[in-house]
Amino acid sequence: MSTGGLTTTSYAILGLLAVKPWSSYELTQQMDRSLGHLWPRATSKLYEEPKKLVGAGLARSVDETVGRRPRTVYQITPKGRRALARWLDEPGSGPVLEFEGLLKVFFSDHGSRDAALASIAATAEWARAQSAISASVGDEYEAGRGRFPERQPQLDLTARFVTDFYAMVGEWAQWAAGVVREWPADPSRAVSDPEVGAETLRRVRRAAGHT
Amino acid sequence: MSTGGLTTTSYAILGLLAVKPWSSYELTQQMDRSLGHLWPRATSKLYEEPKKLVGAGLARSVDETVGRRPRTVYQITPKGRRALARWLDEPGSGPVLEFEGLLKVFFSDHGSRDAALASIAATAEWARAQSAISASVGDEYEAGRGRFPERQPQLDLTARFVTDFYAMVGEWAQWAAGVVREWPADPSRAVSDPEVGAETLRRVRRAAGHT
DNA sequence: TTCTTCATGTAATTAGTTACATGATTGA
DNA sequence: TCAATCATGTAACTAATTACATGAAGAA
Repeated sequence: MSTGGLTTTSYAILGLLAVKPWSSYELTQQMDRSLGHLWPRATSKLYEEPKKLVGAGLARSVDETVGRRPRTVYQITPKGRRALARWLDEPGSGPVLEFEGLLKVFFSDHGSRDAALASIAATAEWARAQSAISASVGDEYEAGRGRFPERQPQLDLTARFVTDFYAMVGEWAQWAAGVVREWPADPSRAVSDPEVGAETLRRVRRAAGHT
Repeated sequence: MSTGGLTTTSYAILGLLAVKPWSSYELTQQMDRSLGHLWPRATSKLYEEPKKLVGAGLARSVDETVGRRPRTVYQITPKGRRALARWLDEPGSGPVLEFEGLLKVFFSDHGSRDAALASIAATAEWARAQSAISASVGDEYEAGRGRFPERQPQLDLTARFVTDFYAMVGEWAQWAAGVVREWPADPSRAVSDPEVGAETLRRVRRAAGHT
């Protein structure tokens, strides 16, 4: 979804600038801490995108020096705040998921059971690691050392989403590992337990049952 | 993750060709039915990527006609099967999530409460719609009209992941809507309930608690 | 017969990543 | 003083999307 040359990534950066002014390097750190969990982007974008915002009049750049070293700090303009509010007024699009590890499970009948187990184990470890990162950020907030206490209501909502997501991934991986361990060495010879599909169908019907 | 000019998308197509030969158009339909839930790609990729596979000797193209109309069907080669098996032997990478709707909630203190509610409502509707699509595919399988019964064990695992994901998104949206409805019209004046953060922290600690 | 949808592609553009470069600061 | 890593960027490349084009089949 883009409007007038600005992409969602542009608005993600603009939103951060609405919180406070940042240098590009500080933005990369914020990416690691929070934004990257819902809108991951390469470091170089964080140097490139603020310039586009400046070009559009939505931000200003201020050259500073730290020690004898130059750096550029970006801050939002009033026009930028208006543009951000307009962007927020349109509902955002739904989650987009790309999951290579699951793709390998999906095609696991063309490989070995051990390969499938390895992919699932990697997923489990990924979920655990992400949860650990979230937990350490959460610990800081619990200890009152959170960066932006005035934004706590917004953080509450987003943190709950990402932690629930990581938990769900981890639980799936535990379950899937148990299933695949019972497969024969050649997964194309595996037999499906009808109860699995039945339970999945119950769950999805419940989720589709509206409101 | 790529190897020798082939991308994950290349292998995703190659995996489908390992199941049976397809034309590009048939691949687009399969994208809608299954693969697109975990590895979404634009239609044009499905016309472009098989040609790369042919160029690499991993697939062959067969020109057919339907009525008086030409079409190209792609099928995997033995070399393609070996390449697929090698790819499957490496664990895949973890899920990558991009979620613009959540981004707007994250920055909702710079907009209106109603805008935040609209974004959350759109997310709830998205989750319901995705679940409904999954349910209808599930119904077909339950009725024994599933396309590839021999791949049921693999479908069991992937279907469970995506349906649980949609359910989790829907439950989050329901919960978040309830929270935001209690906010004042200006979300920057909202007050955080400490219990929310505490509960999130409990959940994430449980998920991080290893194995 | 006309309109719509199905089906098959190609071309142009772009958003994003990977790789590279380099000076400053800090600690051993 | 040497190495590591912190910090700040640029350049080259590419994977992917969007937009376009077009003929065939089926419905009204």
